[in-house]
Amino acid sequence: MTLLMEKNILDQLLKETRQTKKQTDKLTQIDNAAIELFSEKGFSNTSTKEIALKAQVAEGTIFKHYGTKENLLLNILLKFIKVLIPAIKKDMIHKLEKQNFITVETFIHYFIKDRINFIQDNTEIFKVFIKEIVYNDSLRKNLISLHFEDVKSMFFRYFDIFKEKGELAEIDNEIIIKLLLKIVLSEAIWVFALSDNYKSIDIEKWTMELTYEFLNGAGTKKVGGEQL
Amino acid sequence: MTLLMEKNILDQLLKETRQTKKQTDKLTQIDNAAIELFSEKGFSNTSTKEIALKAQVAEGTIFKHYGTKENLLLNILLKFIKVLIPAIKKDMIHKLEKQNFITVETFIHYFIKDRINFIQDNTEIFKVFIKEIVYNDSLRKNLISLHFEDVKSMFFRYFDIFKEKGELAEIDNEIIIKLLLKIVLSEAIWVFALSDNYKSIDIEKWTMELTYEFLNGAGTKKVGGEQL
DNA sequence: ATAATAAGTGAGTAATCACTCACTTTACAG
DNA sequence: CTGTAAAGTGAGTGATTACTCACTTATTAT
Repeated sequence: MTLLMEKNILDQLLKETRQTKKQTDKLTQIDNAAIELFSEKGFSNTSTKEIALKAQVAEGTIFKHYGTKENLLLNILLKFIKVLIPAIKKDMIHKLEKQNFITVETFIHYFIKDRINFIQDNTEIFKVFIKEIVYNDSLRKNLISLHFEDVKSMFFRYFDIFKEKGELAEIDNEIIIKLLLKIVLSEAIWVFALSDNYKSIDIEKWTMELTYEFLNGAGTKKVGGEQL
Repeated sequence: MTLLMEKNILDQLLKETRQTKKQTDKLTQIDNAAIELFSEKGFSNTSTKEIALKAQVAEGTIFKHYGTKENLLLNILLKFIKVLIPAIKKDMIHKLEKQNFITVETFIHYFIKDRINFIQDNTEIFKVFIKEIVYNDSLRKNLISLHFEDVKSMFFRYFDIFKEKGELAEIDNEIIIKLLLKIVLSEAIWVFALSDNYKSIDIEKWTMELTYEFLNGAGTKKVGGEQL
């Protein structure tokens, strides 16, 4: 129940899932049922019996495939990360190479909108991700900053460019990316993982608001980034 | 296991705890043990047997006092809220009446520093609060925005003043307070509830950074709040 | 068509869970 | 000192848990 996964095991699992392991009908049924139940009641409050019932599958089938309940959760979360990370990287490279004339505003606007759309398309699994990453300390330690490092360095390349162009304040890149994550992620978490009304949302307007917040804050007077 | 508390029950509990109900030694032992275990492993992954063991108390004693395990959690969280909310209110009134000449920067700086100190003094219970508020949907619905409404309106009074003085952008108050919460809370959650290294922190420096972020964002050029 | 492997089943199991209750100990008012 | 109520105890309980295993069914290679 406590900690059971280590970095190598995690990486191994990632590689395993990477190859197009044939996804049986029953397997996807299990996955979907688990995601739905985990997102509603959380991993700890969901029994394998419930999952089997909802998936219209024998309880044994779950264990035939995943061995343990914890492993089922891991597989679900890894599938999420496995899709998310490359998507971000690809977008970044694409933007970086094709549009050197891009402004901070366009860049941030694009990034925010893109990620919000992704989360909206994967609301349930995002919910599971957030809940369990907060709840399970060892899970968080193993998942966070495992595959995000190179994404971070890509952001830093952008930030440096924008700083040269005088569009970004001369603040430590670590602080800048943290600010971006704080503004976008916490909003996304609140709306998609903790509220119920994520249907009626004007994403374009929302993106503009968040972009503005990130670049300007709530104050009025501003000369440069000389304060820090 | 699912939902068991309603608004009235919650309010009732709050009133009960409000009066100085004599806190037996055993009771505080139970509370402390529960807070420690809940913050480590989460409510769902902690058994009453473990709590009793750590508190050096018979398991029956827990149920004599709290009736159910869920009620124990509620009492712990309510004690936290019960202290937090009045503290904020008092500070706000105090500042508002004594220093009308205050600037946004001073105000925000003061607020952030004050809340960070409070959270630092109550790290473990804050951790429980965050974990369970994210994990348990019905708990969140009942606790959030139950007693925060008047605090919010107090903030709005300040915001209006600062807008008049031209120190705050002409943005919707809802957006401003959300930005403040996003920047401060998500940072606090990350550092105090999800990381382990909250000991070696220069609070003054940290407060200044967060204040700057809130007021200026990460961009450079800025004329007014005309964008929104 | 057949053998071999994989997928799927569900009754069964030991462990653990939150909670109860008959009982003992403590606190304290008169 | 005595009687009464509250605080505290811990063995016991039925329900639920994740997981197993002997078995059947489906798939695939030859």
